[in-house]
Amino acid sequence: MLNKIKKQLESILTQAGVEENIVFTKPPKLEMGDFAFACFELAKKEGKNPAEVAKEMAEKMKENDIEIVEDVKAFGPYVNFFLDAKEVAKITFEAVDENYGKHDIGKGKKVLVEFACPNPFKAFHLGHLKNLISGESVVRIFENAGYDVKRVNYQGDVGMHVAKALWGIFDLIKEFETMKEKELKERVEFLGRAYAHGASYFEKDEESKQEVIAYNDKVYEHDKGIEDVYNTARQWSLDYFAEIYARMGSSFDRLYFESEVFEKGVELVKKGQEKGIFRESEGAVIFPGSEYDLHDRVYINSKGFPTYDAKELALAEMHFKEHSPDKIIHVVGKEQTEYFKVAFKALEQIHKETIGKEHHLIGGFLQLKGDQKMSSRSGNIVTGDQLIDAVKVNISQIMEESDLPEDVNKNEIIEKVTNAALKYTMLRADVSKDVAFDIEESVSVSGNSGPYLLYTVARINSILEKVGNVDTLNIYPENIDETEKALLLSLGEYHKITAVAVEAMNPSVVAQYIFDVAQKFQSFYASCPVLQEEGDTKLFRLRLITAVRTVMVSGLGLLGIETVEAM
RNA sequence: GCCCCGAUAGUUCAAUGGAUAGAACACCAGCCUUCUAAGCUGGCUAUGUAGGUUCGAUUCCUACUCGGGGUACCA
Repeated sequence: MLNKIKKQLESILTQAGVEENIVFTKPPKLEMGDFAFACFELAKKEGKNPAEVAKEMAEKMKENDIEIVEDVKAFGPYVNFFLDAKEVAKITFEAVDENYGKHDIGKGKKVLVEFACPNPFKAFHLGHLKNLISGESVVRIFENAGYDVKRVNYQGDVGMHVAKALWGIFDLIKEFETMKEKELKERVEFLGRAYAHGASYFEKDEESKQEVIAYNDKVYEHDKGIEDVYNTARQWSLDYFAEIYARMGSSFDRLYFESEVFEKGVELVKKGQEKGIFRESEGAVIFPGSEYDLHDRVYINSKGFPTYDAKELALAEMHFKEHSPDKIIHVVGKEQTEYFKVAFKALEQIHKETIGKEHHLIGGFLQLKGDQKMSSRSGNIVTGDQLIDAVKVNISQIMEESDLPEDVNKNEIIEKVTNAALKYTMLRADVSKDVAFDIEESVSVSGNSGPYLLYTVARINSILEKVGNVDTLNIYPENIDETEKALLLSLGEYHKITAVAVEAMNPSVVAQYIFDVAQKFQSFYASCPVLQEEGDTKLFRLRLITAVRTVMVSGLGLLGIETVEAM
């Protein structure tokens, strides 16, 4: 609800004697008015029946002289306001400019958003894809609110998974050599196979297991014998990740690697051990999380190598040293929830200044439905890039029938629609909840989907392109349609929505809102012709749909979704 | 075992403790000589179980059932 409208409604209530806690809600049905005020608290204070209070209030407010309010009616315990569509239009159009929806809540504050975080030598799996998409949107939502945002990515290029992959590569070393001539895609596929090979022998064969562990030691010790293979394979992975980031429209300001923090991690834990923060236990060094109502975790293993936990401490230190952030948001899967609680607690013990600044934004799992799901045990994982390709195939099939202007680049449109389908599916649900992804449904011809949103914008584009530049300022027709008023009122919510999204760190708030606007536009489109109209009505509608486009393009932008001219 | 999270139409998602629990997909019935039918209009179907707090509970509390995750040298 726009501030200007809110102020006017508030003034009516104040005149009627309401002093505090003025909150407006939306009535469930169109015919029940545009905004509602609940009388529960007021009734409680006066010791009366809420419905009676609402009735009295409505009577009292009937005689208001405020232009925007056409009527006031009581419905049960609610006082409902009916607004004048023309006044709503004036205020809304005035509000919707290129800065509409932007905030300066975060002015002067710096935020680090850590996302994607795939592990070199391993596949970019579905969870990484979801976190990449969520993280990108969180970044944009914070930037939109005035924060100085740094995008960071933390990647595990040392550790047991690397050792397993190395074991696999050396076991298949001849094939590895031939791979050097092949396409990136094939090289990465090979790495995936090598990892699966190593991981499976690690499980089933004791001798191989010891060899894997030896590789782990070699990585930590910068052993010359593995250096070339390690560096080559690592780079293949990074090139492959970079390709995915570019394709999904993401980029990073800083890539962090476990290899650059592990030594410092050991140092920090040892220093902390002297202060009694960490302690020796069964040959390892642990942080006694159980003393903080959490669980104990190993920070340095009995071989003297740091675990993921110890590296996190050094990483945090680098984050603060390099960026002095006010807030760090780790967009990471929910399986690490308990881990992060302990990690932040341990970090607080050695760096008090980090208290309250570290956040784990829990990412729900991405699950493919039914038989699309494949077992990770068999090595038959659906990877992130495979999923993108699968969706693209579906979109291409649908696009085959569309008549596009000759001058457009069809492949570019297909890529954008594919992106929209994927991103919207992952962002429309609460970021922390699991998302069941259906390749078919996500690109369905109808419904709550990314393509539907792009289609809505394409329809607006098509109309506006036909009329060219027209001056539509300050023109209001005598009659404003119900669907037009509903659209106007929806547009008025955007400013609030973008603020709520930052507060909640949740892109789904924006996604759901954009869908609501699109739906209202489609209703309007079906009942209100624009180009066939004449005079004030036509000009008014042109201005209305221009405003709809502004808000939709902006909102989709916050989701990391680009629009298309036509589709 | 212990800890954390979740459970809403056949399916995928909504709902600051408040009005008749909203959408979308699927299914059924309509709508293109008119701005892109990837659309619109209407219909059908839901709060895991048992208690409690409250004027009022999908929402808060307790127990249970089911599912997911974590739980010492993986990340």
